[in-house]
Amino acid sequence: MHSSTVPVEYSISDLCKEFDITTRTIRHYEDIGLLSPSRRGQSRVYTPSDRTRLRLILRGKRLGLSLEDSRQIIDMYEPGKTNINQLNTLIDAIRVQRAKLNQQLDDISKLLEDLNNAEANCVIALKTNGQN
Amino acid sequence: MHSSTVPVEYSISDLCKEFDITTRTIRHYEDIGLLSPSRRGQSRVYTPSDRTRLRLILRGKRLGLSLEDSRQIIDMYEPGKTNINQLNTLIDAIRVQRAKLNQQLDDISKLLEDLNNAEANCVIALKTNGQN
DNA sequence: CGTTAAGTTTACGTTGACGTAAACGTCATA
DNA sequence: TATGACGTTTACGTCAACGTAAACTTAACG
Repeated sequence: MHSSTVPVEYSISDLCKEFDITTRTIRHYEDIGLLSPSRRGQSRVYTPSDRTRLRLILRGKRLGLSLEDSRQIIDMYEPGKTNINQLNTLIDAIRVQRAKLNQQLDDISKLLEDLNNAEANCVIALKTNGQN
Repeated sequence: MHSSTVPVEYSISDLCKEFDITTRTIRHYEDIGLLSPSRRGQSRVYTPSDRTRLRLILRGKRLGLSLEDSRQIIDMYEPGKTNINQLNTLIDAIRVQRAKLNQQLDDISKLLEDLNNAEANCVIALKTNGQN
């Protein structure tokens, strides 16, 4: 039994520390509507769900997605109020994103291969060239 | 026997068409020293090696790398004139890049999983909600 | 009660990666 | 010879994604 508890809310600096970003970044995401925390007084209060959205945004960034791309993808997760017409275009969008990701997978595996070769060449050069 | 031949040089518009980019983009890469084509008269002439560098740059872009990141990685491939000291820092850099790529692999697989779920939900919503 | 820490808004600045427009050179072809 | 098609340089513009500074509030602490 561990006594650590999952927080039910976070301050802006909590999230900053956890994800190693600045308050400016988080507020910027709010400015463009990617986050909408509630307020206590005038201070922002973030729910675990807000935190999840932020995690998704940052994951998108690591993949080179724009914030608009991330917004699209995140919206895909909650098709609650979308009608049938929108559902079909949504499925299309999902497939487009999937194609991009598969391309990325391919690119990464090739790049990793290249890096392996590059490192091997370095090691060889080190051995033939002398001691450290 | 196919009679198609591998070109030994390319014009700027050859590369533009092949990779679906603008001349401005290619010249920009030259401005910042990522490409250094030779000249015939005042026109740029690109070798297959130049073309390969361009391919690597664009692959980096698809992965969300900055042009500076791509420059670093490309430089890793030709450690010809690097000394032992540089080789060690180069190996370190390679490992850093590899770590980032592995993170990306992880991110992508999770994102693909999410997209699968999202699509499944769409399909369900379509079935329960009526016909197209 | 002062001051420090953490929060806020407003607004201009910066950086990367090109876009876009102007003004010009050089061939080939009608 | 003129009219495209393709090439060039120079230089200002743009857009996303924040950085940075100023000026202010609020709560907690010594």
